[in-house]
Amino acid sequence: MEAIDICADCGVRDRALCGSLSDAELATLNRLGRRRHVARDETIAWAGDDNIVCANLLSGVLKLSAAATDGREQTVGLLYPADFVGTPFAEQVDFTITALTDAELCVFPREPFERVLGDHAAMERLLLQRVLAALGEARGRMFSLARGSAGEKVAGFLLDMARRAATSGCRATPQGPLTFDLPLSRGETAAVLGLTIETASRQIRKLERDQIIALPGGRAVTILDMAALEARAQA
Amino acid sequence: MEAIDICADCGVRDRALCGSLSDAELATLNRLGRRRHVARDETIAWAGDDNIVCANLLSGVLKLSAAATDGREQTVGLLYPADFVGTPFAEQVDFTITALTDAELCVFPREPFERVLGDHAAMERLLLQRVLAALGEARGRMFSLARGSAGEKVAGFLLDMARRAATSGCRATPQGPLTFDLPLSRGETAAVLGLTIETASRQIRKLERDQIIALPGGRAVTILDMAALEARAQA
DNA sequence: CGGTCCGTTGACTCTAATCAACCTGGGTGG
DNA sequence: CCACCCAGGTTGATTAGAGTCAACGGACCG
Repeated sequence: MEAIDICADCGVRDRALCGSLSDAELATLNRLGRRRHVARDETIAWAGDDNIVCANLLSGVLKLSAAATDGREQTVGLLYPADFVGTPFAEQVDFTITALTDAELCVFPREPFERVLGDHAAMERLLLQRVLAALGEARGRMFSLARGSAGEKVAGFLLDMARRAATSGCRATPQGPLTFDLPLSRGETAAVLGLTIETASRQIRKLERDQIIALPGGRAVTILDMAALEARAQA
Repeated sequence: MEAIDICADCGVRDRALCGSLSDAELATLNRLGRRRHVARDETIAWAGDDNIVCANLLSGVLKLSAAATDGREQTVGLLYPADFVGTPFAEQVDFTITALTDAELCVFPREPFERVLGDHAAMERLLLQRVLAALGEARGRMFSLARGSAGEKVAGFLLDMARRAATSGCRATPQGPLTFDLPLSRGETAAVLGLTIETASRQIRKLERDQIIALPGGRAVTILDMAALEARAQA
């Protein structure tokens, strides 16, 4: 952890919540925040912990997960750069937050951050809009988890990841075959989709056999037939 | 639809968002709002519609649902009296809103309501807190939908409904056997839990056979063994 | 009295989970 | 340099649990 000298070097300054602040206002947050690096697989907060901090995610991918006592686990959300991390106003953390890749955070102590929120209506509104969007996304995923077949879940997941990759960091033209790296292992993918590793793997290989995607190696995925993939994703 | 003469006769005044407003401020909303009665099974808004209105729910139960083109449907949220209905700042309705019982709403045109929100930080904050709570609830349900067995889903659902009934309208002491009416049919229950009608029915009857609940008739449920029910709900 | 809706039950099917091997690539240590 | 090891991924065989299809019963309603 280190103090934030300056937000100027922040790669997500324009997309994160802080984008709503003037330079002067930013100074307030600046004094509050600390940069923190987290390693892959490191857990930032456990469900049930006291809710101490909020953060902006600067780089990397985080997951939110719920677990039962018997070991069953479900990923209930993924967080990407510029996303807001944490739950203001809650006394306890309700979902475990874990890094899926090395990640960098801009961390704020929760209660002081809540006070800053109160003083900056524009930022509070932006947060409200993001939480509303997250709620809509969570509800949409409820449909997929409850009613989707394994094939639909996997196809929809690859589409999501492709769309996200296309908006930054894609390796090819959006027109031709699109190649990108999944940030998740098979196991992590299965945890997101409510499947087992085996089922996730089988469905992915099936898409490959059907010439809808190619798997060039590592975690790379190439989408060969976007229309067919969309057809398999249905909802 | 009729103009709201006075909020004084509002049964949820203290629990709804408006609870954050002074009498004077309430007058602003008052001019904006209209009472609306909706009948059981009536749909207030369809997914994809222009997002015209928000509301407070005064009485009754609403559901939010997502549907696929092939007819599959999933209830992604339930709304109870004093809950806020709708999604500010969204251009389109993203989940169909339908009344599960006769219901009464206090309806506001969306954009004027958003302006009122901006002028009343306390109300905006209250909304933010509610949306955060709804997000947590949605994510928790994601776990249940994706990983829960039919038995766990049904047990958890009955516990939820019992808790809700206990906080108002229960028919017995919280100590002894607790009896309440489900506001939902088997089909609606199944739609919430991501099950079929038949599976929901079988699991409910199984709880009855196992002496954990009794079914006195109609939609009434009596919880005979709360501890056993909780054990079956697991997460 | 007939009809319809809701809930229940039974028989059967089918999808995805489970259990068990096995492969593969990358890293390590002899 | 090569043999080994190990995690992640894949594949196959089997099973369990919920879905599907079908029929039936009772309550309510006209």
